[in-house]
Amino acid sequence: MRKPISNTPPDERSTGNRLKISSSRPLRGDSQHNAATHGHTMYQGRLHGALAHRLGVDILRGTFKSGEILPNEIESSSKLAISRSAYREAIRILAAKGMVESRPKTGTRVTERERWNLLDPEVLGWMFETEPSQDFIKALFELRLITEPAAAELAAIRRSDEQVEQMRAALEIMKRDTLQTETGRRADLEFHHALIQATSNEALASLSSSIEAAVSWTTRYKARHNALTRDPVPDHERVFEAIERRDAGGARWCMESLIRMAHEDTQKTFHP
Amino acid sequence: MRKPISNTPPDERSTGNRLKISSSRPLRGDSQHNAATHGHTMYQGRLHGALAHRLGVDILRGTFKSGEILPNEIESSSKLAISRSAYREAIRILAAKGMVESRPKTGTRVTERERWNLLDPEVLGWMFETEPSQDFIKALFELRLITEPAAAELAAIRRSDEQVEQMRAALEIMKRDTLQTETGRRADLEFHHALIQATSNEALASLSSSIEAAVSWTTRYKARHNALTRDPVPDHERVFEAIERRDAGGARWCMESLIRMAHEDTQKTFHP
DNA sequence: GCTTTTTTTATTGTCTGACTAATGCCCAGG
DNA sequence: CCTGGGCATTAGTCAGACAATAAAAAAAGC
Repeated sequence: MRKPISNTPPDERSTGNRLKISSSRPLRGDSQHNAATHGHTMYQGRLHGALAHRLGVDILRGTFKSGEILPNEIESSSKLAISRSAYREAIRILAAKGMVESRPKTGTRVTERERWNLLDPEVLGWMFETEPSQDFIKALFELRLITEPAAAELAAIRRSDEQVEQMRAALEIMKRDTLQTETGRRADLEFHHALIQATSNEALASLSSSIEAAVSWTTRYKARHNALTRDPVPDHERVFEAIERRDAGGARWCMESLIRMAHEDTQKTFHP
Repeated sequence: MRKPISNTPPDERSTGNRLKISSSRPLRGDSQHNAATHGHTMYQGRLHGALAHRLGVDILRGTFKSGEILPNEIESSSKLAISRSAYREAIRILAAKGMVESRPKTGTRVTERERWNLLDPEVLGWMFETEPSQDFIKALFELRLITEPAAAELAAIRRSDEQVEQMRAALEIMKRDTLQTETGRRADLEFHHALIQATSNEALASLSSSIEAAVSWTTRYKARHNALTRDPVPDHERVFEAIERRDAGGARWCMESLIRMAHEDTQKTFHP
């Protein structure tokens, strides 16, 4: 059993600053009735990771605004009932993603949004935890519309036969299971992963895999809330066939249309 | 003065594992003669940041290979003569960038290269610390060739008058100071920054600013080692003029040619 | 002999409380 | 008005302990 931690110090008056963490669910799962709390997935893992997650979401959501200074380490960690070490490690994670900046005397301040690594896979994941702004979704799909058709084009030119087979297999599973199921969504990711590998460009791959992963969150969301989306398989099939016959222009065009469709569906879901 | 830290424990035999950190320069600057060690810029800053930097470079360089397990925290930190906390914070930074993964009992292992956030600005910076592979440079410029012309196109359509003025001012400074000087390079970055802002797409902006920053390292490198590069100002001017007259197609085309030129120069510098 | 369960053990994870160092701010002196 | 030196505040580093986790090894069951 864990040693009982030093309780909240008696001098509640110290500063009037209330710690404004959004979710008041405890970081650690030591409450007795730990049944899954409805929709929200309880973060399972290390303490520093859980806290980074929570703070990250709060920053993205605007609960902590850019330029704002977080309460100091002692106060924050004791209010959260965790050690300074765990708190600091969480802050290091956020800092590594460009979201906060710490200096002695000044404290830890939230940086300007411009400096956040919005395309970091984890940040992107946090972004879709709460419904992201329509502007951001638009920006993201605009970026996909720039990179993915180009990627499809490169894939059509550089693909290996093995990669074609991987894509074919993934597509087969998608056809059978649809995106309503977990295996179907995994197959979707595998399809795109094989495509990305076929570009032989690891910078492009790094970018695409971040975005794909984030977008797949929206897919899961769509599957839950809106059964009326188009069947994505035909679109994928057209892309696949173009790549199989090494038709660069066709692959580009089909991918472009695939993304436009996905964007439409996503918009309908988030902002009907 | 800092308290003298516990020296290397006498039992040197403990495990045969030698800690293979590339640069044997000490992490902290407490050696008496702290004169700038020739080319390499001594990392100035927090201990955890310095260590993350060093380990990051070592991983990218291949000194630690994917799948390899780092020596445990106790051993590592004591060999480096730093505390476990500082060491752990460094590891958290690397983990946040997807480069390592820690689990109890197993230890901390370097993840597969596919999972590294290669487009993280810091990682990109570490990448250019040692001469990156020609493949990677090719990939990076290929990505630029996909995104930046599209960005220029969007900028031409969406730019505000104020942004045009910012670009004009930056260009003026570039014309006067060239990329040989620090102010000239800063102006170059400002030019691209204003352009990116003009796209009104924060996802694209996040990507571009990472890449721009990395590429500007190569610019500095080029300025030092190879005076024979083309004058970049005319290229920039053409892009600017196209954006000023809201000529989307022209902006795209001029940006494309600008990047091709930059790529040629870079290749000549790194792999003559 | 093979599978399943329990125990061991190595390693990261967390906690505590102290000290160090950087740096913004105020105030005295020019 | 500016300037430089203390002072106070905060992150940074340190040390050593114990807890939790998961892999590996041992024991139990079939």
